[in-house]
Amino acid sequence: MKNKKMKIARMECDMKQEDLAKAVGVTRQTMGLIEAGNYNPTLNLCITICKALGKTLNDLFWEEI
Amino acid sequence: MKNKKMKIARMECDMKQEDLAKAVGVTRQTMGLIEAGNYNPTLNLCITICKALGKTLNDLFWEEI
DNA sequence: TCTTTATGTCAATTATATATTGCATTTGCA
DNA sequence: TGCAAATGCAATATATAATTGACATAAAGA
Repeated sequence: MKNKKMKIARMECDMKQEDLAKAVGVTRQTMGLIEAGNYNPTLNLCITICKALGKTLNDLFWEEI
Repeated sequence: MKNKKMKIARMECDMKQEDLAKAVGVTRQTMGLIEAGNYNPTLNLCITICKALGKTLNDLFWEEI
């Protein structure tokens, strides 16, 4: 499933995928894959993304049943 | 840094590392490494662990600055 | 003591997250 | 319309998460 929350949070920060990728130290493709879903990033990467966007893990990566 | 929260949550459920490992479909060693820290699990594994222990991502894996 | 149970830890291997390159496609703006 | 920025997407290469097996250690009970 797509990660809409992350895309919205990124756009609220006026960042392109490339900007966020640079900010967290990965490639643009990796960011694209995460937003597109069916991808499984590592915890450290998730945390770094959250901090770059001013969100928490639950905000961006937790889905209630 | 050690993940004390996870160890405490696991013991509250009266599970050994091996029980939790079986419940989430990984090996005992993997669980031990995550609790010991200096390890970087994938997001899906973190989510599966949270659900097995009745916690959220923020409960177990989020540290406030 | 001696066992048993739970955990720590190491080495080698396998599976997969991420990098890199390149090109296609979409979207917004002139 | 058109261009250009932003994103999608595929193939291959590399780094590292996760497996497997084996042995060490610490604690509790007989």
